Amino acid sequence: MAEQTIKVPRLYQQVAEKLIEMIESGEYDVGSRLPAERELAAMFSVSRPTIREAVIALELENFVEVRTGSGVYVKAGRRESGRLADKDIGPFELTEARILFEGEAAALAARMITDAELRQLESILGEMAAENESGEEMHEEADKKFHMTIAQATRNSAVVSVIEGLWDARESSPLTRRMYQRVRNKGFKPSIEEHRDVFNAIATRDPAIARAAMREHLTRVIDSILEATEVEAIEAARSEVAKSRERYSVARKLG
Amino acid sequence: MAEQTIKVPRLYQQVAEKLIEMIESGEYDVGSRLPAERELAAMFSVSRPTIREAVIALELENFVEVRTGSGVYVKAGRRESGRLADKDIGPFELTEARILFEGEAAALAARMITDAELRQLESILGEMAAENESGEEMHEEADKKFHMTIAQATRNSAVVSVIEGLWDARESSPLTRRMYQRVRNKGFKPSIEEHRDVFNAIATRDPAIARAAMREHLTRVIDSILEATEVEAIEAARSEVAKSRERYSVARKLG
DNA sequence: CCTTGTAAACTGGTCAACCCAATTGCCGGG
DNA sequence: CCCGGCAATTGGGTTGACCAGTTTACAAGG
Repeated sequence: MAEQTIKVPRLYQQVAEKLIEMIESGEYDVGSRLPAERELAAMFSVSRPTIREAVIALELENFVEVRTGSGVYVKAGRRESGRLADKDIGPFELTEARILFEGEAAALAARMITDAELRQLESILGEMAAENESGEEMHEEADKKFHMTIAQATRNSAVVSVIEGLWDARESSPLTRRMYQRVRNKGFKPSIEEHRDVFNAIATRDPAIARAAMREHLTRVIDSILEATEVEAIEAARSEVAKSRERYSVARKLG
Repeated sequence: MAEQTIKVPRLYQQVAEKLIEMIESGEYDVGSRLPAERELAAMFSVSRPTIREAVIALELENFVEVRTGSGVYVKAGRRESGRLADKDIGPFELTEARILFEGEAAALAARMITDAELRQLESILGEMAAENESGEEMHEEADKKFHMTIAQATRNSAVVSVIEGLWDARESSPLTRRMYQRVRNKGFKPSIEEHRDVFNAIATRDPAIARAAMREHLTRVIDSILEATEVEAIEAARSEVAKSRERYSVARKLG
C-alpha cells in the first residue's frame, strides 16, 4: 500500500508551467517571439496539439498573444509572477480577509459550538494528519473541513457562505491557483500543531482565546505564502494585518 | 484602407462561448456531464482538438472539471449554489454576520483610510440626509455607498467583495426582502447620527474605536429589524426570528 | 435471486501527418 | 534604391489512430 496513485498533471499544464517559468525568468523578452509551435513541440518532446493547448492556456492568462501566421509573442503585461489581473484576489488579500473574518467566526463559534461538533473537529485533526502522511494531493480537504466545521458551529449561514467563498476563492483564477500550487509544492502542509492550537482554543469556549488562536494560525499561513512565493512586496505590503501589532490580546480579555 | 478584415475569432473561442451560454442557460445542470468530446465535435461540426481547446478554456475559467476517462462535468462554483445570492439567509443572520465582518473591516479601514476617502465618506453622509428628506426610494443607495466606501478603504478586494455580497444578500430571498421592506415601511431610515458616529470613529484612525462604532451601529440595525417585525416574530416564533433574537445578544457580547 | 468479476464499451489524453491561410522575407527586376 | 512577387515560415484546423483510465453490462458463481 506504499503505492500511491500519483496524479500526473495533464501534459499541456506541465508545458504551460515551464513556458511560464521561462517567460518569468526573462528568457524571452516582452514583445519577442517564442519558438515556433513545431520547434517547441520538438523541444518538449510532445506533439503540436499539446503545445497549442499550452499556448492557449498562456493566452487565456494574458501571458502571450498569438498572431496568425506570425508567431506567439510575449505580452507587455508586467510579468514577474505578480501581476494580478484586475478582478482576481491575491493570496495575501484573501488570507488577510480570512484573518479578520474567520477570527470573528471562531470567536462566535467558541460560544455556540456543541460537544458533538468539538469531537468532530478533533477527529478532523486526525484526518489531516493521515492526509499529510500519505498522498499530498488530498490534504487540503481536511483543512477546509476543519475551517468549515468551525464556521458551521456559528449557526449562521451567512458566515458559512462567506467563509466557504473565501476558501474556494483560491481556485477562482489560474493565477491564484498557481500561487497556491507553488506553496504546496514547496512542501508547506497545514500544520497539525497550529490547527490543534485552534481546536484547543475553541474548546475553552472563550471567544477572545479562540479569536486570537485563529488569527495566529492564519497569520502564520501568510508567512508561509510569503516564504514560498518570495513574491514582490508590493502586494504583500497591502496586508496591513500581517505586520500589525494590533493583535487581539488574550491576556487583556482574560483579565 | 477603410476596409478592415474583421478578425475572425479563433474557432475554439466561438465554441467555448457557445458552451458557456449553454451552461449558463441551465441546459446542463451543475454536476452533470457534458456530451463526449467526440459528440460535441460532431454537434459543432469542428474537430476534436478544437473541442478540447474550448474545454480547456472553460476549465481555466472554472466552468467545468475534466475527469479523465469519465467526462467533463459542469462545476458548481461558478454561479448557482455559489454566492450568497439566493441562499435564503435571514435578516438576523445577515446582520449578525455584518456585525462581525464589517466591524473588522472598519477596524482595518481606520488604519488604512486616506484623507480623500474620509472626505468622500463625509460627503456621503450629506447624500444620505438629502435622500432621507426626499424620496424614500433612493436612500439605501447612500447607505450602501457608505459601507462600501469603508470596505474599499481597507484596500482589500476580498473584503470588498464579501461586504458587497452581504449587502446584496438582503435581496436574495423573498422572505428577507419582505422583512427589509417592512422595516423601511415602518419609517426606519438609516440614521444619520449613527452613521456620523461611525464616520467620526473611523476618522480617529483608531481600529478599536472604529470597530466598536460599527458594531454599535449594526447592533442597532438588528434592533430596528426586531422592532419592525415584532408582529411577524410572533407568527413565526419557532423559526428564524425567535432563535436569532436570542442569538444576536451573543454576538454582541463577543467584543 | 443476488452478488461478484471481468471484459467490453466509452471517455479523455496524446500523437502523427496533413492541408490551409496569413505573414514574412528574400530576390530579382525595374 | 524601390518594389513586386514568389517561397518559406508560422499559426489554424482537421483526420485518424492508439493509449489509459472509468463505467457499465452481462455472465458466471454463490
